[in-house]
Amino acid sequence: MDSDASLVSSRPSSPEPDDLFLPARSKGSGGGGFTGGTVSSSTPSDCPPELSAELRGAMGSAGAHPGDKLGSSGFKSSSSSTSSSTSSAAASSTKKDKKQMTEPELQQLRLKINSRERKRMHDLNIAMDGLREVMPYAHGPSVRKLSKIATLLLARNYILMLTNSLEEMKRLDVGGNPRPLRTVASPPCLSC
DNA sequence: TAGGCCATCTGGTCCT
DNA sequence: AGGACCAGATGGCCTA
Repeated sequence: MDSDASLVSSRPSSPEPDDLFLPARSKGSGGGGFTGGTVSSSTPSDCPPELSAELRGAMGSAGAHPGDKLGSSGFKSSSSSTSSSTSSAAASSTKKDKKQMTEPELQQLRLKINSRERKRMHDLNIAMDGLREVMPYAHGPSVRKLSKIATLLLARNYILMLTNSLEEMKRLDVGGNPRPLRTVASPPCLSC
């Protein structure tokens, strides 16, 4: 899959983060501009804040998923009926064998699992945002945020660069006479 | 319109 | 047994 390089600066953003991670392989990157498109992690369904709430809601009314746009496609719809009493039943049903579970019970279980997975992915996105924050590239409202793959690649190259710098400093320091750090500034060879 | 990126769903597998 | 992790599939949004 193309990914790999294209990936890289999917369109970093403004300045030239490109240089930062255009390292070795980087073919040419897309370059480009973007607009506010933003890929905000929070999507429609957004149950992020309180998944529990969503979960509860889901549990409460099996089927009806407020924000689950995909819900419709994901689940064979069905839902429809599912009385409220299913909640408690579903709770305990999770311990049953799936084969023995009733339709609504299975639905409840599915909702629960989906919710967990969603939360997991949201947490992952939060971590990704945290990584973006410390990455050396222009952040800003008018700047499109780095894609996930670009963030990871940039992070990798950044770490490599810092590592090289550190080694360089150590090397120069070994001689005994400490030198001003500025002399160490090695060209960011993120490609290596 | 095609391609890229993303969120979500889902089933399987591994771990506690 | 239940939860975490993973990868494939699907569909939406956005940009060139």
